[in-house]
Amino acid sequence: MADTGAKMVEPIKAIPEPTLRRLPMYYQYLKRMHEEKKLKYISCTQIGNDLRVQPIQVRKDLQVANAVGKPKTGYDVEELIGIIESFLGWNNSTDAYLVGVGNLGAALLGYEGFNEYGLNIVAGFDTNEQKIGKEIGGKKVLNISKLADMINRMSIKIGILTVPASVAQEIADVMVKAGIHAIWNFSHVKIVVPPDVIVQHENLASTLGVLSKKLAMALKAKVAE
Amino acid sequence: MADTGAKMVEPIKAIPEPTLRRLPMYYQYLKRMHEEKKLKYISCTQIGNDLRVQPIQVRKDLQVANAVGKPKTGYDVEELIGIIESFLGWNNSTDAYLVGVGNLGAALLGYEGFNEYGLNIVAGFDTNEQKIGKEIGGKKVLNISKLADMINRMSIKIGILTVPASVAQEIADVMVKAGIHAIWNFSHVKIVVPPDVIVQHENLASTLGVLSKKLAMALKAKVAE
DNA sequence: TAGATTGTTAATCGATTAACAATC
DNA sequence: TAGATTGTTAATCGATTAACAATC
Repeated sequence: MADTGAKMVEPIKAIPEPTLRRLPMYYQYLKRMHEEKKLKYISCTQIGNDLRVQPIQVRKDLQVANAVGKPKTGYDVEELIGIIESFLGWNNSTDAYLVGVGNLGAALLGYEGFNEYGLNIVAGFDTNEQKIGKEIGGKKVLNISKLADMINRMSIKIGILTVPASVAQEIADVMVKAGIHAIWNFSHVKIVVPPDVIVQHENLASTLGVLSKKLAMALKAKVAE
Repeated sequence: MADTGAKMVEPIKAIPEPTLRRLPMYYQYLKRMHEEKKLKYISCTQIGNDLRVQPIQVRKDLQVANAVGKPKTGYDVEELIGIIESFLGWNNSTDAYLVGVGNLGAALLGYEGFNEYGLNIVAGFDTNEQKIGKEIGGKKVLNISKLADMINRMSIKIGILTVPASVAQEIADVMVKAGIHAIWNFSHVKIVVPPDVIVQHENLASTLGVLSKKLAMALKAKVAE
């Protein structure tokens, strides 16, 4: 097709979610290889071997992220890091509020590593008077009554939900009404939101389910021996 | 085939991992429905509607877990809970040690909810003298030098790895050598273990990758409007 | 009985893997 | 150049969904 000079609209090809879940793994790995080994180029074979992923799958995934490699030499590590970073939108950080400063909430609030993934948790919110006003990892814990107003005023994009199941929907509703764009839901209930709000559900019990079943089968097999 | 009277060995049909990841969701949901609504029977349609899963998929998943329903009435909620529980091996709890009592490690150690999923974290281990001897949620934090001996002596089945990437493999090696059966790996590196040891990798960055990309695309679409 | 729901078999869809061409 | 590695197109595999039969 001849270039008509008109601005081409990128065809919106769906990005496979498994790919989206693997890219962060590559990213973490590449950063380590870059910092520790000062590696300049890397091949899909090596990435695949180290991360136990089929090399061809690595190549496909990187292709999705718009990476371009050189035959015979592989991919430029530094460039690749940058490409994944900008593909996932991790090159500039997004502000988030966390609601529910319990065990898990406090851990996430205090975790410094999220900055690496473009996530900046600005503050925590809770109902517990004991916690309000305190700081965790330099992040203030505020009264939940201020949540809606502050999401709105600070144009917060991401809400992290670490509250008990019983109030998850209620808090989600407040977030949505205040204009949040995405919710990272650590509660054990499926929350209902309008279609334009992104919800990503994180449930440790799911992984634990896989682990438990595999373990149960392995132990059973051992007994049967 | 006629029943020969010989003990039938169940055919080892592979269980789809997506199913294994959804079963805990159903489990959590059913328990809520049972406790709060005192519901006696439930249909796949209702489960599917509430959890945003195709009803037919719910039925398939429950079938994998060996659940049997009654046409027209659905599944007996209490029975179903029990079936999923025993299918995942959550009816009797498995002891686990947690290594690395940082932010996340401490949160997991202090989290009471795991008992519901057949996981009993017995103790934590760390190298930090400040932490050793302390208790978190009633669980002792012990010196990591005792890890191998205690895994062995107490026949601990599951190791939870919440250590920095730099030492993850090293600790995993200790666990494996001491006879651990499964490792729940929260570190950011892929650890290498013998084929008979089960490893389940939990990486928040993966979910965050999906969330970030979806958010980036949504915001881009909004700007393009 | 009629109809809702489960159970089962078949069709579809999408992700992974394989095969091969292009290229440095 | 030869060969290793990327890039691309095709085949396979497995999970999801659809269609329909069975049953309470």
